[in-house]
Amino acid sequence: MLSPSTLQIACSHCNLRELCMPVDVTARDMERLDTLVTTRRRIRRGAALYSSGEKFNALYAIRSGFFKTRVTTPDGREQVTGFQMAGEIMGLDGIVANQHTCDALALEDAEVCEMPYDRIESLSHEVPALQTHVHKIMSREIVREHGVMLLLGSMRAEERVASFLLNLLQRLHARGFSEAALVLRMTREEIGSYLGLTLETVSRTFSKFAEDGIIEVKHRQVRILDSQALRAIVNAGAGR
Amino acid sequence: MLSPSTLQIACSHCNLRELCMPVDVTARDMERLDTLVTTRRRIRRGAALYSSGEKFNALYAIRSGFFKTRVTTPDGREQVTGFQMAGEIMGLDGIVANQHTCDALALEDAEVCEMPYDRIESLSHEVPALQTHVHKIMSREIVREHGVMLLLGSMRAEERVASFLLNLLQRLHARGFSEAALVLRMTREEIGSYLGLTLETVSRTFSKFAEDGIIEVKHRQVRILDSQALRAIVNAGAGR
DNA sequence: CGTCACGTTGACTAATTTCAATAACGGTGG
DNA sequence: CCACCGTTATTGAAATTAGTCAACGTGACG
Repeated sequence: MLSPSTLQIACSHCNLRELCMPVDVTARDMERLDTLVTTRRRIRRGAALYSSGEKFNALYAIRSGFFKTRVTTPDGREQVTGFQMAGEIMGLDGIVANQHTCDALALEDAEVCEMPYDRIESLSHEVPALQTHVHKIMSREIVREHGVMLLLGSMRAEERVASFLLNLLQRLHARGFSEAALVLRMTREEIGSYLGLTLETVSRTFSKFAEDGIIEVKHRQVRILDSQALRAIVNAGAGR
Repeated sequence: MLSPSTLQIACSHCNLRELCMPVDVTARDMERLDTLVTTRRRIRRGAALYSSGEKFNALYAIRSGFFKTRVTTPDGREQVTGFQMAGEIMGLDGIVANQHTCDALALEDAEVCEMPYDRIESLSHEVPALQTHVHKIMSREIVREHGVMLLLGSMRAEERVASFLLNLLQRLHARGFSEAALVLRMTREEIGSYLGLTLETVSRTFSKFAEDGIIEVKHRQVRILDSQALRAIVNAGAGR
């Protein structure tokens, strides 16, 4: 029988299960998967879940909260590589060289499920569905990054910002939030770094969208008045 | 005993082995890994190894030749996501949804080793070193893309071009080619797409580097006169 | 030896960054 | 509870970078 604390972190009882875990799994395999997550970790707003250079030990599934990942160079260049929310997996960058190559920072108080990598490897061996799932998660991240490259390489500022908003909305909606409003967890500067723009350009673009009646912006509260217009902005720029 | 044709495509006898395959493998496991590659495929210059939308079946290891990968959107936007050379693995994007999400096009006549994905999955199950290796390959691709995001999001044109040249040189050098010269296999337009610049800017930047005595450019032949200067250009721009 | 794709270069334009000033919050402590 | 301070955000004007449009070369290849 499961102890209360084990039960508390059992994936089989987690409402985020469909986001993190393979779906078509026998009861017996699910029981095994429940041993994947050894600990929950709380991360305070502003703190790092892991940092570049640290030894890689585990992957993390976000239980609650919001993160950014960023790469930095020795000479001080910096790039936000993504914003992560509940159900998403972090730490994949560390596998190749057994050490992390980016920082994961909590943008609000957060909780993550720690999955030791050696355990993932051995369990994958026993549970083929997990092996497939890990491959899919990594492949999904590669495809996501292709999308970011497309954004950074071929879109102008308005297209990038519209694309960014639509992406956040879509992911929040998949988690049961409204499609018509969102609260930004990050600063204009962080958005700018992610989008390859300055914070001023991000701010100006928000203002322009607001003037055009597409969104309403009050600090970090954004209300979407015309999501179709956002889509049109993204698509309009095709052919550069 | 191995037949001539099997032997011909055996990884154990391939001089690119260290690039594609796990290194610390028993003789017995190596024998198994030799069954991974079922076919060699020749791809003509300009032809696609796979295209976006096609069913995903296999990963490919480049045996010879040079590829580009690109993503395209329905509305005609396009972004080159990478240039691949001997020993590198292509097709990882297809795993997540069982279909390819980008095009892989040969920039010169090429030969690839086809590794059916279902075979990779079942063999990974038997040979842990292969499982680890697949994870590392995917993680490496994620880290590579972080680097591209840094380039696209934070570098100016000269920094991007310098960074591009250094990256190519380093990878070619790892394959036994000179550090002081290279032949570009792609057009200025393809370089521009990859770097988020127009072909004119790429051309002008090459010309400027040549004027400054950093490189010599004759069509697609590039000679590196001062690689330290290239490194300096990349590092100089830190702090945007 | 002509044609076509590729590459270079110039002049001009547009987009974004930079610099600067001001405003609005949010958290903290009196 | 309110005032203050530092951080975050907005906005304007000038500067800069890269893009666009256009003309011209040049090579490779049939």
